[in-house]
Amino acid sequence: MSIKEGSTDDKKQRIVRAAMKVFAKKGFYNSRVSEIAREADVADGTIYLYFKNKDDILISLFEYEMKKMIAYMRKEIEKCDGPLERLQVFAYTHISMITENHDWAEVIQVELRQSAKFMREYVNELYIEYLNLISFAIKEGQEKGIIRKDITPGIIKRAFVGALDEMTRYWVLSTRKKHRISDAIREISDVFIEGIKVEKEK
Amino acid sequence: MSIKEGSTDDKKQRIVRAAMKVFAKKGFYNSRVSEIAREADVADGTIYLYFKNKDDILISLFEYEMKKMIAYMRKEIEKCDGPLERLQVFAYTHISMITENHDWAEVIQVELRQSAKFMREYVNELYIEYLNLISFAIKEGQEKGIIRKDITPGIIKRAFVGALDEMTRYWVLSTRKKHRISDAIREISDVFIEGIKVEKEK
Amino acid sequence: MSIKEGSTDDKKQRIVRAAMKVFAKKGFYNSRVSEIAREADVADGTIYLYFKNKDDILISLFEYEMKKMIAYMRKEIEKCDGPLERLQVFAYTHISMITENHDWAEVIQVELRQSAKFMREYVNELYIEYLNLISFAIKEGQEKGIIRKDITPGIIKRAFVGALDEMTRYWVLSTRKKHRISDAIREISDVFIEGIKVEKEK
Amino acid sequence: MSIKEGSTDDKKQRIVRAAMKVFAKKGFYNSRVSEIAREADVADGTIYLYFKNKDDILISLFEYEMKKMIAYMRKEIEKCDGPLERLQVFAYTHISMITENHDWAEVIQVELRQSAKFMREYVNELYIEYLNLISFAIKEGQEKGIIRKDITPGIIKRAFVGALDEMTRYWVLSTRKKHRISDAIREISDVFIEGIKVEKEK
DNA sequence: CATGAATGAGTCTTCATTCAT
DNA sequence: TATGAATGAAGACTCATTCAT
Repeated sequence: MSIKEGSTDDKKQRIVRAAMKVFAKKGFYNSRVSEIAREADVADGTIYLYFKNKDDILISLFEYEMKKMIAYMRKEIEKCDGPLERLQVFAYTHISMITENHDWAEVIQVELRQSAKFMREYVNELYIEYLNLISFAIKEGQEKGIIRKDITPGIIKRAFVGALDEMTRYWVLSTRKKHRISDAIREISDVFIEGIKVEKEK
Repeated sequence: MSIKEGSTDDKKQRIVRAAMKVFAKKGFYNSRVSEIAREADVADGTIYLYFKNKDDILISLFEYEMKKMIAYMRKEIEKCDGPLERLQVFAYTHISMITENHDWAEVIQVELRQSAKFMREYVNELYIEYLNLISFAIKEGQEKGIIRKDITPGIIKRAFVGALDEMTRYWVLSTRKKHRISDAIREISDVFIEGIKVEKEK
Repeated sequence: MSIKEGSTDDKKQRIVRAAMKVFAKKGFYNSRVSEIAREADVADGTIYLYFKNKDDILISLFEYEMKKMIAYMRKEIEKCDGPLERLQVFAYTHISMITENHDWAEVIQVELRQSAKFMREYVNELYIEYLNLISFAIKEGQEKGIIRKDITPGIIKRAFVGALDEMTRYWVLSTRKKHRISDAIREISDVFIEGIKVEKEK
Repeated sequence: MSIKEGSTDDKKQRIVRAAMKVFAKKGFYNSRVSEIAREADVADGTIYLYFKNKDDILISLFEYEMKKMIAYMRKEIEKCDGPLERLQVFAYTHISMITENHDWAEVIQVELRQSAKFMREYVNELYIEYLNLISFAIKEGQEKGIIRKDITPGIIKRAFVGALDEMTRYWVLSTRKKHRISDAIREISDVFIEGIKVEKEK
């Protein structure tokens, strides 16, 4: 039975991975369920044994990948000492996770936005949980007197991730990359940190 | 004849505006051409006198609105004195233009991203032109010695607008607004400016 | 007023001629009324001042051209002396009229057949009148003892024209013409005449 | 599995047969795919599992029926002794195949012509193969000294079939049949044979 | 669990025809 | 008469989903 479970999970995984590939290439609305099935090497009908419908595939895909991202990010952040270092590590890890998996990058950059529409109801708690890894660091910094008290973590966490994402989006979509993504990330997190930290001389 | 011209333009406008409303509410792929027609109070077929197909409506919509945004933004920025003020004004103007027109906000936040897919080829020159209003200001600041020389305008322009947009997106999508958008914008542009300007004491 | 009449007829003619050109090129169902209008250099709506609908254009076109064909054919046949010569002249004239006007050839070869469908009711009296020019000649030949009495004019008139038309159709449609059409016509009418005439030696 | 195979073929057959019926009644362009589906007792979409599009149905229909015609005709002709008898048998068999299946008669008489348009590229090899059954007989007759040497098989094969078809067309379309079709066929093939055979007395 | 043939609701788009000017 | 912008009915085709095997 454990074998069966394993094979079942396997199949669900395979479908999710196939969906990621297909969604990334064609976009959610231009992807066909049958294409995902072919990519996953299962029959069309099989998909409906594991997912309620096409939307459900996308949502599952998000949850699956976001959980992985959160877990990995949490681990990386915990390694760091100070809050500022944490922000820096967040930026690097975020970008490396996203750029290392091109398909996931496409999906999160494009489909996540779009699907905000059909996922209206679906409160993206995982995304918030992910973002909160930033606000925790900021709050910690404020408590330790390293980060300005007049900074609102709930605002800056979004600004930070938005800045990183816009950069990644450009990097993902553009064919001729002008800037090395790692240089860009360093620069952006540097500006942010510079902008939020308490002035030493004062 | 001027009346006719007027009414013709009127009709195209009306369709664009109707499309904006419908796309904003349902998203591009969930919008029906017939819905746009009804909203614009024209027959379904009339739309195809002015647009090649559904995609063309979306593209026209972008171009039309982006041109308006660029023109207005340019005017506002030129009013300012220093580069830093320009960045601040950019932020405020950007957000006010976007939030004042909820439908446009939805479209630019969601559909623009999504359509990056089908507009792959369609190099979004207007968007770049818009972003360059930021990099001009940054370059100016660097020349005047107000902004750090090690800042790359092409990177920071994206980071800046990405930060603003992520904030707006949250604001647009969330039903219960925790933060006043103007406060958020002030804070974000403040962090950016703080992060890129030359330290006075040094 | 005569001028106006003239110009009116002119316009109707122009439309008919344009329709012939367009139908010939694209076929009836793949022709657009607007295309005919453009070709005739009139507005779309103008066509409906002269014709009830698209079908009516085709019917008018037939009647107009068939009348011309009948009149000309009658004149040519009357020039001849004997019935057998008349059949020969019919063949030559038929083919030359058709092949001289490629568009008309296309229309009569293809659209006439097709439209048998939608012209079900429309008894093609003109076509019969045209065919009867053959049966008259055959009857005349039978009366004069030149053509076999066991030949049924109503059958052979169709066989004759069918043979000629199939040949023309091939000639019209094929790009590389194997046979000179005039040679083919001579051979076909020769076989027919040989087949229907009374054996001299008996 | 043989059952499945059978039922699959069955379904494609059923659609072809339904299409023949509908095309015959309404003509290709006035037939609705949904009508064919209803007639075949399948869902609209099912048709597209077996055919690329509406045109493809027509082409498949032709190929399917022409192959049957060729096979049957070949068999019938091979039974005969002399070339002249073969021509006679061709005529009878041609007409009986066509008139026995009214729908097919309509389709081949009307749609085949019309579609010459959209099948421009589609070289009708099967039709040529069918016609060549005539020219083989003619050539054979020439070799045996029964048929005049100055006859061109490539021309007369078309003349012959054209004569037969025009007769059938009339017979198919006319409501009150003046002539028994078999009588007409006998007369036509008699005229042709008389016209092409070598004069005995000479 | 797995399949994939079958379904049929749903939509973009075309184009003959109309009618206000 | 002439125009051509506007109409809207109509239809080919797609594809998510089901269900008998």
